Amino acid sequence: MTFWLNVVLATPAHSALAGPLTYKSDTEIAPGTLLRVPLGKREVLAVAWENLPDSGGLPEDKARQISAVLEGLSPLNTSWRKLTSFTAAYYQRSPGEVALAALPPQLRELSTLQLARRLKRKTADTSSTDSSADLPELSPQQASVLADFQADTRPALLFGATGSGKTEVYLRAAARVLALDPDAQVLVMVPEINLTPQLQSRFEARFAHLGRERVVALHSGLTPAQRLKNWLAAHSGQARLILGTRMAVLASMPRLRLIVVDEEHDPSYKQQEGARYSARDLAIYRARLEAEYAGSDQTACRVLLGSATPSLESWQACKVGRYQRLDMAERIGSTATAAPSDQTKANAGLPTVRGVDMNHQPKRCVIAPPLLEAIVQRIARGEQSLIFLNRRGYAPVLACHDCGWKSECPHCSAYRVFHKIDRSLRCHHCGFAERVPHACPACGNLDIAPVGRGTERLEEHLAELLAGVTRPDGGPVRIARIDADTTRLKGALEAQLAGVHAGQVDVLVGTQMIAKGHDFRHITLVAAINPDSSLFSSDFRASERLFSLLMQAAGRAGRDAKHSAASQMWVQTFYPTHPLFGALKNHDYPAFAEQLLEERQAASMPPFAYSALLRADAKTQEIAQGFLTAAIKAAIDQQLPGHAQVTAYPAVPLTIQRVANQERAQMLLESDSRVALQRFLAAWQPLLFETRRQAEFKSLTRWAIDVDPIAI
DNA sequence: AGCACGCCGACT
DNA sequence: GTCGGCGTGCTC
Repeated sequence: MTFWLNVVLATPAHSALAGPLTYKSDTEIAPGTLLRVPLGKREVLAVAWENLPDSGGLPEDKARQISAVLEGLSPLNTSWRKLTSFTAAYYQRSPGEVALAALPPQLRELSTLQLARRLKRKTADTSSTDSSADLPELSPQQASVLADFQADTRPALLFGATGSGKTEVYLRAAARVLALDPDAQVLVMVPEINLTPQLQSRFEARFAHLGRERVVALHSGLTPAQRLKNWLAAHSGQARLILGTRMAVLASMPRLRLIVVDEEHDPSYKQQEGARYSARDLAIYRARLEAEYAGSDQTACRVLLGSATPSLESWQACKVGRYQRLDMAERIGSTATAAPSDQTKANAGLPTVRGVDMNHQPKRCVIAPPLLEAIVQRIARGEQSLIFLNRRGYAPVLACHDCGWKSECPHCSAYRVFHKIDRSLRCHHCGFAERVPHACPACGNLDIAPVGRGTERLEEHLAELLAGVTRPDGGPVRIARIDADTTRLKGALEAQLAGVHAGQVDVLVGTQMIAKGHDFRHITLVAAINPDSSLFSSDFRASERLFSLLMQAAGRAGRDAKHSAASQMWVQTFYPTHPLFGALKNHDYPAFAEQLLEERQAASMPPFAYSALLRADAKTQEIAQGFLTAAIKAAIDQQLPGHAQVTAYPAVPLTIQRVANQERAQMLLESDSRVALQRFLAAWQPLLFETRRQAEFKSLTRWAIDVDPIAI
């Protein structure tokens, strides 16, 4: 007897291979079963998608027999397949591409025999019943937030400042779900796992009583073997709590009952390659699916988003009642949420924000005298300061004062950054690096000098400024720098952070890497040296990102209660009257969000409109833009469904126009209707392939659709 | 995407 | 005489 089935595999979304492919089998195969199937000369991993009554129109002799079933793995369930199909359709990719990308890569290489061996390695289950290890007491606010969360069914947004105790709420919500149902699973997502080792150990410690291998991590930093092992633990249901980055939202978790998305506004939840999905948005969708397919005796799957500076999308969803808003208001010192008499209490633990008007400071000064004075005071008191500059290297440009030569990258439309430490000029976009020339390559002049400053130079500058200053114990000031350059080696970040925690550093200089997540106990001063560049960016989301970055940076200061009263956040700016800084001073996210939402609504921009980008890379800007223009022209000529409700803007070069000798261009599409935009994109896809095949666009390097882009 | 086949330039 | 350049075409 022959059984027919459709399978999905890692085929690109073009030609005849876009959709599911038809195979036959001697035995009946349940949808979701993992298979190996022949494709041309090779044998590839595939997922059984649906059973067919016959060959489905395919000439019977063209269909081939499946090679093998991956024994010992239960089929991927319906909600996972639905999630995969939805993701593929929404982000304009093939289902197979999404499905296979969501599976651990090692599954593709392993033979069925190797896998069977791997599955046999059962881990001893040593769960104990003692779960009552001394839990921290909940604040009344945490308790009431938890009660409100449990009383609702909508996705919830936990809005609370750094240090207001959000993590404890996550832990309790997770603990409750896990206690209620002995098979329930919880997914906790974080933006970047290596930035939050503290969070991981906290979860592991709290749920240690569940037994070994019950808390697993899923992120790209794992070795292929670990990733397979942890994925299998999630898929089999053995893992009860999965802590992961965006990729984890697509993992197989058959009994998922709660999804936590920490720092839900963080841009790293948006995948930037392949299927460009938003893990936060998919979390919302997945929870709905899980509840739908859980059956009637199951409690539904909930989502808990958390942030001190929520995305405008989530904030707006709360305003219209789609999401439940949970406030940890006590630390949010906005006048809107706290009466003036509560102000002191409301701002407890949050630093005082001090703006420095750089127009009234000595010309060309890097660190304003009052800020320097404040840093010196901290040193005298034995406290730590954190100086934040979002630019690594010594200087962003090297220039010749004689002929005007600048350290341009030969492959990109960007300057190469001067790194003094190894005397190199490095392009941060394509990686091209050279030794610094001794003289100007253009005119031979020896007078070539760095322009502007990065963290390396700031560190050096601070060392000069603080050379005469001594610590309370009489020793010299200790300055450290943390950025992508100092943490390249594995374990370097952890080691450096440990040094800061141990009090071996007085002044810490770094990029946004240190603004996120770390819980520094003894820092009482945080300073942003030069945040102005984001204020007037062409990307309308730049100010939103700056605000959240500054709020997060501010959250680094004064987390230790005994210092919190005196802690400060300093911001140097040439635009002290910019409303962003006003809101920052009051730690008033709601006011800032309100103002942005008004602007967005007036201009019909997200979250009041839906957008997509068509991106193209080619040897020349003409070809890249030409492709975009030809593609949209074809769509309008053919009156594609939805086109009347979609606005297409002219093709433009990206801000950094050329990277690694590729000219980059994009075209923005916008619509008031998500459905119309979706219909249009789906119909457009084949036209895009057709346009690509035209002789003049043969040399196009690549193109991609980005639905709901986060940067424009 | 892989992996063939296929038809033109410098080498063991 | 072959090794190998990447253009074109196919894979249930």
